[in-house]
Amino acid sequence: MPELPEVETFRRRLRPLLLRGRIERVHFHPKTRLLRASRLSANQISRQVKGARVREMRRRGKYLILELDSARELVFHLGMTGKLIEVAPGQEEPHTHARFHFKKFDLLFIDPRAFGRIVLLPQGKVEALPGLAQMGPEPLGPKFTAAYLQKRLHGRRAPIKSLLLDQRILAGLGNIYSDESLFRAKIHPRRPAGHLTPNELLRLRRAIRAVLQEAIRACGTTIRDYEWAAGREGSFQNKLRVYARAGQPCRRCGDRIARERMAGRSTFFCPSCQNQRPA
DNA sequence: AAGAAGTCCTGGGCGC
DNA sequence: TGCGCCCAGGACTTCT
Repeated sequence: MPELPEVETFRRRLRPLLLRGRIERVHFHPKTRLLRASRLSANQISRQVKGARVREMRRRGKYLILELDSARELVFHLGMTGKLIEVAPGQEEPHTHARFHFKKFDLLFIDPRAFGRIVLLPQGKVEALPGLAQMGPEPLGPKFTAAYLQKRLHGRRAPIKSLLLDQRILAGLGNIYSDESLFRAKIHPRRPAGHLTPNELLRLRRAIRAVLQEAIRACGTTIRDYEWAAGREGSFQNKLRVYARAGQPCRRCGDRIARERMAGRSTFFCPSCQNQRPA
């Protein structure tokens, strides 16, 4: 489940390899569903990408964007189990949906559950893509302030956990880092978002940024599928305070970590440290 | 309008 | 040992 730290780790890994490289050709698996959000067919994309050089690789929320010198941009979303891995030319891997042939290696989009997406757009049209168009600010950027949170959460009665997962409010958080951030901010995930106090909003912003920065330093969280290069796992799973720790003792107070369903997702929290009332 | 619920997808873990 | 069942969840659609 690549969230911001995992996607950023892919970017940092791949950018030096891809920059100024030439995509000699592209091959999509005939049955891939990853192009479902694309208006272009596999053949059209292959023709338009062939021969282009990579000018830049950037990240927005959970999206990766390859800027090509042919005035086009290749947009990747990794979904739940997607990964971008470079392998020796021609090397086969299960669940490969797309293969980008570079001179010395192939870049594979591997995705067992096929929730990922690939879209090719003209330069400058990326920001109009549904999902990207309405996306909230980068949590590590300057626009993400407590005042911004206050404004966006005002009047909202949904649990804060649900709204942290909403990419229109904040870009890049998923289930793991939402739960970890709420724990560090000592906020109960079911608290109505609009009822958070100014002090809590300050703590939440601080916690989100700290958790994401730490997770990026750890190259992300490997629970099952995620690897940022062949055989290379993240290490943030060793630092998780609540996620996937139901029934285990809270590292801070020793109480048992609880698990409840919220917004259709498993939500982990410490019933003692994360109070239902403002604090 | 906001919020909840349904949908897609497949491998892994579990109970029997 | 093997089968069926449930679960994981990001983003989109549909409903109330």
